[in-house]
Amino acid sequence: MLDIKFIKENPDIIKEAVEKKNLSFNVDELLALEEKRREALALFESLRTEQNTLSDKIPQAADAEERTAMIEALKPLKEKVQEAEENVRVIMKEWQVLMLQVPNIPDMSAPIGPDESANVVQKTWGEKPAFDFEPKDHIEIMTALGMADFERGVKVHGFRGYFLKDDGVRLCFAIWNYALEFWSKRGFSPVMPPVITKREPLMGCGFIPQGEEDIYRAQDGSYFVGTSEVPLMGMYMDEVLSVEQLPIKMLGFSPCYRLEAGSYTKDIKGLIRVHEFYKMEQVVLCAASHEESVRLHEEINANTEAFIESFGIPYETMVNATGDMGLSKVKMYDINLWVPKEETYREISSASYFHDFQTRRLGIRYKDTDGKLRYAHSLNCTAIPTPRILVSLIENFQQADGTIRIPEVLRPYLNNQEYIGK
RNA sequence: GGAGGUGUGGCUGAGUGGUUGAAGGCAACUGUCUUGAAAACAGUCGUAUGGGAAACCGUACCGUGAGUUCGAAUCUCACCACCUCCGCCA
Repeated sequence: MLDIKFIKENPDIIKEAVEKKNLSFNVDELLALEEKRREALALFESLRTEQNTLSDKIPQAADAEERTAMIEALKPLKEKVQEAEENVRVIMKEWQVLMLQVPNIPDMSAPIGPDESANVVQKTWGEKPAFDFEPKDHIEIMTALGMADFERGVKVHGFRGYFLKDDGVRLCFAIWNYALEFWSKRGFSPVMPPVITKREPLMGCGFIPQGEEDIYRAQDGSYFVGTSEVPLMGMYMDEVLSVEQLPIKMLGFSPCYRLEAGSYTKDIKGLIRVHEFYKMEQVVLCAASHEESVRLHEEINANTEAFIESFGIPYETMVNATGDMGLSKVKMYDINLWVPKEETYREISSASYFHDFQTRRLGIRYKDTDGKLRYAHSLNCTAIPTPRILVSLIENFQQADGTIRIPEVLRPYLNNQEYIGK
């Protein structure tokens, strides 16, 4: 959500953002409604003032008769006040619906384009493995090594189900333990949040109302969130932080649930696109400064790049086009890992900053050094998603004999084994 | 699951339906005093929004939402959260 004052003063900037993000939102409609809202509010307030003034005089009535007369005289006004109040309420509802659709302003440095085809490669790293044999995909390798069971996964869960087993599980734990240390050293405090949440945190982060169809929901109306970003941001909802606390750097670790509605024909096999997975996520709250947001955005993205580099997996970092970054983001990077069998890069991480778009919806403020209350800025970036990371890791490090070479940094977490499957 | 209770400002804690946006205390801030500090004393001290150059004025907010009333922190209903006891479970 943006500040209505900013929207009123800069309608052209919003219109430009709508266009850049390839959305259909009518800014003029909102501005007209805002005008209506202000008029309705002014009417209600003046009627209320009149009512309050007259009402306050009643206790000073000389006798019971005068008192009754005064009350009777106020009854028609009461109805007018109620009518005006109801009118404000109706307009406010409409107003809020529109306000939730106003996009955040993309940064100047974001490439302009309607969708992901306009994303720009910013960096490529690593050497793609040259195999002297026909490389297999992760499904074949993991199944052969007993690391995963996809057929039984589908039997139990249905479409996109999977079991991780034995070395598949051990490898995940090794990655988690390594990641926990890696990010702890970088000043992130690990958090395991509730992933079943109320509506508000999802609304605050911008997953609702847009994107509601992709979220699992329980009988009691609560939601199973798709990322720990949601509860971690919700953690400080409606709070006033002190400036000394900032920046708050958290490493969320949680299961993630995604309905993947509308992507039935995409990535139907393996661990790329699943309904439930685990993810470590960097979430940051910082002071309300663009420079600070930019600095931290580079930092959290560089963290994930460094983490991947320590494995030695080739990757590319993309700057996402304005049309591919959704309503709420100012700028977004994706990190894609090399998948040899497919001869393409697959997304593994996404780093975004939001300015105060999320914190305004969530009511996360802090008292600045000048004593003023300001909405904090928020950012997030995937640290490591499991089991998706296994796809690239296993396929890049597969050996001719069907075993997997373990990256050196992970070996201390796997009894110093060099290979899986030997 | 059953029974009862509570929810007021940064914290604590009053609040018979009528100048209560809310006493008192703590904390914080400013000043006096002091070489400096502490103590003492005096003053300031919620948020949002509309109007105004400003002083200031209006409106809303006492867990959330609706209702009763001329008027609601105070009464009614629903929801949310917390506490106590009983039962059940890990």
